[in-house]
Amino acid sequence: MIVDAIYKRKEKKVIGNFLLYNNGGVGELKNLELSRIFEQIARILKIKGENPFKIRAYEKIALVLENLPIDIETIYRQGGLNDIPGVGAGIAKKIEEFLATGKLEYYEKLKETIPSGVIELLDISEVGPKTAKLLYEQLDVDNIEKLEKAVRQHQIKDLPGMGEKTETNILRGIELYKRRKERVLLGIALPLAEEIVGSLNQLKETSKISFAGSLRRKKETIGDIDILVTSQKPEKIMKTFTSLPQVREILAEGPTKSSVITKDDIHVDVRVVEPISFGAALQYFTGSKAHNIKLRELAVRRGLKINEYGVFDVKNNRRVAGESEEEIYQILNLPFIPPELREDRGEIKAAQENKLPQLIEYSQIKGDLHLHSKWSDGARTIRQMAEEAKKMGYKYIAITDHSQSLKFAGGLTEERLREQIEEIRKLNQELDDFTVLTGIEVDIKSDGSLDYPDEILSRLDVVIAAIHSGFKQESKIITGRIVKAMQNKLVNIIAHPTGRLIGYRESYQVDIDKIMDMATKTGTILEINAYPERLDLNDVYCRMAKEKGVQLAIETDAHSIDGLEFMSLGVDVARRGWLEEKDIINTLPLDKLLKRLKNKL
DNA sequence: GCCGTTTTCGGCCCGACTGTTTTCAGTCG
Repeated sequence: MIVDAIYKRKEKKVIGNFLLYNNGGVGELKNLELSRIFEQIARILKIKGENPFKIRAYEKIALVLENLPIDIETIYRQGGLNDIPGVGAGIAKKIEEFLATGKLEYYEKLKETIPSGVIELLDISEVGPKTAKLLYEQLDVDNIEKLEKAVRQHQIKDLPGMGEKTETNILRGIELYKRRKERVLLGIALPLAEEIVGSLNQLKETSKISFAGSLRRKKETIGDIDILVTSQKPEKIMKTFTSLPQVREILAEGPTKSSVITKDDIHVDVRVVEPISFGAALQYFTGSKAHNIKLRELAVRRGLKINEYGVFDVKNNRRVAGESEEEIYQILNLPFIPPELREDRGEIKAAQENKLPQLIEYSQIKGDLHLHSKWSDGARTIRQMAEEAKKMGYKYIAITDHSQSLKFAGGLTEERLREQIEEIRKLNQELDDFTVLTGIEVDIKSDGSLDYPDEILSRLDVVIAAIHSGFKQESKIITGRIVKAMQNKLVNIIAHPTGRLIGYRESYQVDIDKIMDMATKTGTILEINAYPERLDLNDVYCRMAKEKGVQLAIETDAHSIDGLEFMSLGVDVARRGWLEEKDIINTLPLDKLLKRLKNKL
């Protein structure tokens, strides 16, 4: 079991069975909140010039908490804090204090020593902790505005270690900071990267090419696009790259690295590397940083050294691997670790024990169970959606339009729903080797009741329940609404369970731990909504679901033909959540799917 | 701060680039 892979260490005790633990708590997971605090502590300690390894310890635990697929409060109550990697006596005590009091004295005290504006200076590229401290102490710079003023008045160049050039660079850093957009959605960056890679790949001068970075790991948002190429003629590659129609501004153009800003404000880097180092460079630039650090630690213990040029024997500095990524993992006695898993979430240990999951693949998806048609707010007829889905190789779809109270979305009255059921029945008689399932996305109303009586719901193949109102209700209430829906034997799936819209709206105050426990208990399926702004459940929650034995469905929520293509994004999220074919119900053939839907626990 | 098939103390990933320096510190990925 994966929990073991992450937490169990030989000499320490094993955490109890999380599946049996029913969390009565309220509110969102404290994991993220704690993660932020430790991150801030690390930043403050950096400026204070503390022991760098102590700082790393805080950075590490921040990352671990962000990726933890289990509620930290649950772990704490079961006495398992010390089994989390990166948690020792000191941090355990701090977590405990925060969970008990909602505050951390150490952090509160620390915050008083450095103005928060000084910490923000670290967000300016070219300004690190040393510079921030210097600027604060010498020039009383305690926010970004003051920094800009100091630069423009040329107060900085006279400080020790600073110069004219430094001022120019800091100014550019400030410009970039101001212009910097939010991170880009995977659903935006991925097609763009594929376009660029496609264009460069058409050149005969290109031998190998791949994008790397968080994009290759399929993170839900990415900072910039990194592309690696091997070629005998780098100049040709770079020339083509910087003159692509997508490019708005060239930041740098050299033989090994070029950078541009695209018309939609996305930063793209292309690097040309030696063929013999392609695998090493790809591995290095794919990251994550935490994964790479773990890997190098592993290498050191074997007398090897990994860098972006290859794997080397420390004794004689001989190259032992580097042309392909597979080689690099192989030399460390590891199976290939898919990029989506490379987050230091226990994948290296799992690889060592040969317990890596057989990640779900797009080709295993047999249908899409959450689609809208013209009957409510979709753009296409049921037939059009069906024909397109069939072309994509699916065996079935479910039409799940909105229910009656969602008037602004053209929600169906009971009468209209009956008509739709009839239309689908007729359509199915004409379709060959393809089935349209009847369904609904029934609204969970503010009082927790469903938008239709059971009688009509019982006539449908797929009942998806979802929240579309009362987003701001307190945790207990909104969680209660979803729980009540799950307790209805006719509800198969909960759509977009947390309701977040990346970059626009926070998730509802839903107690996700409780939702999952209830899903396990009732056999309700949770959705991975593949819509680019949603990706809900996210990767960490997917993994949590797996831990708890909850099944999921990857669904696009498509309102048009184009929307059907989002399925691959949902698969990406599922892969990041360690999910396998058996965890996803729309990998089932039709007969088994129908059986699963009819037999709720 | 954490951590242990070399260790409960003394380690803790790796390299490039830049600018200000005459040998290196700071920043970044």
